[in-house]
Amino acid sequence: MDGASGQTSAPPENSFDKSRVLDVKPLRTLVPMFPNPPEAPPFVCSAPFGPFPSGFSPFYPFSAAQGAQTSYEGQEQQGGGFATPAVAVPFRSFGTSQVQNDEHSAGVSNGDMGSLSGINGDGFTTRSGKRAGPHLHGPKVRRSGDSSSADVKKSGQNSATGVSPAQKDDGDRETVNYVLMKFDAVRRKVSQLEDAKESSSGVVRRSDLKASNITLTAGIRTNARKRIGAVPGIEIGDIFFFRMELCIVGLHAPSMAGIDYMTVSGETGEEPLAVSIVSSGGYDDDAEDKDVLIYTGQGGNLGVGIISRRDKAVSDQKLERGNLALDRSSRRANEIRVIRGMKDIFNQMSKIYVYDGLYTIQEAWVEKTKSGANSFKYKLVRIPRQPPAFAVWQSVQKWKAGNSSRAGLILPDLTSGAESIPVSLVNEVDDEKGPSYFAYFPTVRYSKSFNITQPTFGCNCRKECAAGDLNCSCIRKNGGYSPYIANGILVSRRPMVYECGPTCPCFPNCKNRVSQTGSKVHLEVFKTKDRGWGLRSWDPIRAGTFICEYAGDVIEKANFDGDEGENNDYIFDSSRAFDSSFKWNCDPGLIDEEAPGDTNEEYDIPVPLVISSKDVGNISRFMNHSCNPNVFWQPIVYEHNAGSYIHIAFFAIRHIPPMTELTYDYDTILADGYEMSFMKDEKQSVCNSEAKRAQDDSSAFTIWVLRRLLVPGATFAVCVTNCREEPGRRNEKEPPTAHHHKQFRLILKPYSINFYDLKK
DNA sequence: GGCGGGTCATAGAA
DNA sequence: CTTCTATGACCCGC
Repeated sequence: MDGASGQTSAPPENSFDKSRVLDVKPLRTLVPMFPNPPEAPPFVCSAPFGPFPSGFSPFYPFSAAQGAQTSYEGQEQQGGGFATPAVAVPFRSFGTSQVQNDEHSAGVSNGDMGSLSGINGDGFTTRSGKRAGPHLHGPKVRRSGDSSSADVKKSGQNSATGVSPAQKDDGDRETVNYVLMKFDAVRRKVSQLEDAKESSSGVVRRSDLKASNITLTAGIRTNARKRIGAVPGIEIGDIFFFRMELCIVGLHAPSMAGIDYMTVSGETGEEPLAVSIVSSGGYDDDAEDKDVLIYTGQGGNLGVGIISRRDKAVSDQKLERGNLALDRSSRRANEIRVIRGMKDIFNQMSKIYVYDGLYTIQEAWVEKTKSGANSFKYKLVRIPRQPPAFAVWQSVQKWKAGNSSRAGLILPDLTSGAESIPVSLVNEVDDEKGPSYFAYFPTVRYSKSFNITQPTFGCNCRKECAAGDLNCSCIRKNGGYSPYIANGILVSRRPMVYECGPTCPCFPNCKNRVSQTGSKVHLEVFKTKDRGWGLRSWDPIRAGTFICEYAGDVIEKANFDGDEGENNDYIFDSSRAFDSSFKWNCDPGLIDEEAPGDTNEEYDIPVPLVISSKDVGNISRFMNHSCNPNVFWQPIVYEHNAGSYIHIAFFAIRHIPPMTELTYDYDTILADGYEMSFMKDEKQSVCNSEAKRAQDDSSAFTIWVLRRLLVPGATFAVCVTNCREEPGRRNEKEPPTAHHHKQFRLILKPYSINFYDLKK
């Protein structure tokens, strides 16, 4: 956020209360060890790979009510309220965020593989100081190109596509997420461009086909090598919104057919074996039991979609192709991946595909259909002890229908009707009855004096603003295109999104008001095992979906730098994110036709925006941190109350399965499973994206140190705010233990480290 | 105006 | 090259 430069007055540099840091005993001693390789080692933690048990979610950072949480009603309010005296903290902290690929719900390296090369300027040297203590955050230092992409590079990344030849054959979690993210970025862009064109009726718009064409041509795909059984990088419960998405990540190759198979050589020579099926309800498959699936063979013009083929009559299915493969598979009893197509509750026309894990065929028989033709039937039974996927969907359905009650439900709607969709409060972990008290309020509250932007003028549209209408000033401010595609999905991250506000004369249902219409998904505040309260959704969430706004009181930065920030776990601070550390948008080079560049994903907030949701807030105050998040934030501005105000809106980075914890990057340093912040108690600026690594004497963990910190004789304070056992790489069945950060908070006293001079 | 059925162009793999 | 498959967006009528 270069825009912050010089705009805030630096706090007094000498008022840093060192005792705050000093009174904590160092648990470990840093011993500098710099092998000083000619090139910086990959700035990435080598976390284990492979799928993790469902239910494990990113570890805990700084948020959410921790420690003494009392009953929902009983908690007295603490803290200094809205404006506490400023106690300036005269050092800065600087962070970078690490790719962590061991998290179930996230499992993506922010999707920026191979896309970063820049080094931040020193633009933040005039930034105001940061809080001390565990909330220490710094401007994010962008991962350098050779490091951020290390996950991909380790197997020889193709810099043009981000996918190496090896990864095209065999993927991993990062590659899968990368491919999916690229695909959807292209698809959103294609949709945006088509939305902007005159709606020529009759033209079939298939953004999915166009996007897959572009990404496949560019070589962006993975797991192209067909295989029986699990596909590396794809986890049970993963959701997809297009058949093409299944194809490009190697889960199910045919773009339309429901049965995927491959020829395998066995005792009896070569024979086809089924590797995956998609149950879409096209045939009358029985989907009652969560572990059993009766699947109908293909062909015979029996499917719902096929009967429209006028020229074809219904006929017997033949034992060939997919049917033959299923027949052979029933004898071999090989693992078959099952993808279940579900109706998308938000878009009746389309489907959501849920990867439900591995099944085997237990029975196969021939059955007469209503129309009298023979069809093949296969009974697939789910292999035991796999994480639930389809079963989760069924549970949610029952909760919604009221057929079964949500276990551990404390409150059906903690917003008391403030949101259009209720937000459940659930604790299945212990007997805590709820988070500490706060007043529910759905948006930000700006104090009267706080004038963050110049008032502007809304558009003059008479109805809904048209997607590409250059006469609409709101559309113009967004670069001539609607920032959202028709279904309300954000197309790209950008410095600022300009929405129509209450003062715009366009219809209230104008598509350019997405963040003002509230969450469309059924959210749930739940007690995590080890990270206090968290937020997740009963509904599947598509990439780019608006989730919620960060609500709370906007605090003047000067006030915030004092005690207010010190004792407040519920802070959103826009200046924490120094820049966008991941690339979510469509690479302009991928689309031929002139497309508006979405190259700039760095936010442009004129003044650091600090929002406290300690006393007043909404569900977003429960969203935990992850360095491998599935949600990002985006500033949005629109007019109301006679001014233009910035709102912080959260959007899904990728498709998020139901009941997966929602997390965003609070912007902190992570090093090998340890969440760290580095600060320097001198007023020198520290900025670099190059990293060096040090190890402590116990070799228990690795610390990455910014190269520019490594000035001989410099004094540092190192603040480790979250610790966790590094998950065993072999024993992946044991979920990583996420320790409560306060139990393990590791604050080293300002520590004299005699760093080697790396410039030699 | 929500639904279900019908229509159309079309993808990847065999 | 053709065939196979049935998707996904849209259209129409009830």
